[in-house]
Amino acid sequence: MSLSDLFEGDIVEAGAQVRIEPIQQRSTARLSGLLDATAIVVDEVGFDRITTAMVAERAGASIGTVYRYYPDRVAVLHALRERVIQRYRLRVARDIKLADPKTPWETIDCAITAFVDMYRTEPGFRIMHFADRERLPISAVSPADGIEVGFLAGQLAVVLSERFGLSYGPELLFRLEVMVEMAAAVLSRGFQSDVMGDERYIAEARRVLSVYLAGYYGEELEQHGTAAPVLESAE
Amino acid sequence: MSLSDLFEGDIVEAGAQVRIEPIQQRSTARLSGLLDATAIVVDEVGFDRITTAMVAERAGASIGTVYRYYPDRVAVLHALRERVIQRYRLRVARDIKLADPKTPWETIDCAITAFVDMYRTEPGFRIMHFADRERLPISAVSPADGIEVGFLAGQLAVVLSERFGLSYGPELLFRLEVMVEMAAAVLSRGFQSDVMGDERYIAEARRVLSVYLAGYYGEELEQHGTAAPVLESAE
DNA sequence: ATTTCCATGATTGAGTTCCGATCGGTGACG
DNA sequence: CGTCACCGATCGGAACTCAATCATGGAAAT
Repeated sequence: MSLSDLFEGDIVEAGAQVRIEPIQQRSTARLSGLLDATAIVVDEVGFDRITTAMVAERAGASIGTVYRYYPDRVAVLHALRERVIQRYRLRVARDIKLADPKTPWETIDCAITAFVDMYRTEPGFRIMHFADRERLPISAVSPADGIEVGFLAGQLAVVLSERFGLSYGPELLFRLEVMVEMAAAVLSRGFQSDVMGDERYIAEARRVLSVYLAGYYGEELEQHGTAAPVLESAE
Repeated sequence: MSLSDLFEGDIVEAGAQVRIEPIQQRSTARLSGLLDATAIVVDEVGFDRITTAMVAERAGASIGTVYRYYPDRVAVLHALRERVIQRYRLRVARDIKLADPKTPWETIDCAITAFVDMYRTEPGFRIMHFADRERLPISAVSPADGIEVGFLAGQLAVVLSERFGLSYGPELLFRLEVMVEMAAAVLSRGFQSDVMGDERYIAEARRVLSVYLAGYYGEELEQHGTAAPVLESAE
């Protein structure tokens, strides 16, 4: 499994729940237009006040068009969530390629920076934290012990094992899963008290993840020179 | 501000949004019955598929009764969320009284254990993690620097400062806020892959919080003998 | 190469169903 | 017996459908 396999597979914008795969050109534009509208409306009126009529109007489409592509109101939100995740993954992949991190920590730091940046710029990004996750399709099930691996964790696991030789396996996946959860929670908390993102929470998320990472992989990577900041009694 | 003030204040079951304060006895039973029904329905059909009709039927009440107490569908869910939080707080207060923790870590550990236990036994407890938090009334605003303090963090801050002399202030509140977010995220993740709670995530939540706590308050409390487990390369 | 043509995909929006929310009437409490 | 609690038919509006209409892009004709 290579990096390009992971990131360049299924670039398809459509969420898991599209009723009809778009065939003509214009319809894929419609589809993304619908999600663009959904994202804006979500930011405006919130997660549970959104109506299909609002989405349709914003997208310059009719109600019927919404239902051509999505079975119901909730499916639209799930599709938005998946697109946002997909975009985040692509962004992380790009950033890693550009930054060319020299340590696992720098890699994770890329992911954090991208998360913060998208929270600030990508409409509807909030949905990542607030949406109900229970119906998400399980992307992969680790055969060994049954840990369900999320997209992000699986992606980062590949990068970390390929670039830094961390052994790919359930432990790595599990730890990345934990890191993803922690970072998402603390960062989202930071954006709850401040729409531009409270820097204290962002800094703390970085600190927590770097310590976590160092705790598991700090010593064995000493030759690479881990640049992970030390947990200090700040302030 | 004493412990009893914090925990025994506002035992009122009603959420913030009740239309009419119940006066007769039976109506308070109705109110909690409605929330009981809501909790069960939330567990059954999920957060965004719930309807007021379902709630009414489950509670053995009519639609009108639901709207007598709550202005709209969303308010019912918020009320459930607040009741769940309230019950959790009381549970933590009780457990701390019973366990009589000797260290900050033992105190936090109480809170984690209570969280896990309530996830297993309290219907609708999932809502703590999944519900949209953006419309929650801000319980308190730290005057110094504007950190909004959640119920749980504020409560634990009082306990830790009263029992162990940690200095009560924005730093402590902030760090507890971070801990609450991290624990809730990782634990909820554990209940996502396993309805009874995946023990690996639970253990990891404990480990992460104990390390976090030790990082800030480990040394200065050596005389109490912190029992916080060390972050080990487990497995 | 250009135009015509048309099968099929895409869109529409009035119409249907269902759910959120109301309110006047009835029953129960104290 | 006044007031509080409850009910459920009813209304308004949002979710969702479907038959009719429009647009597309490729094939056939020239």
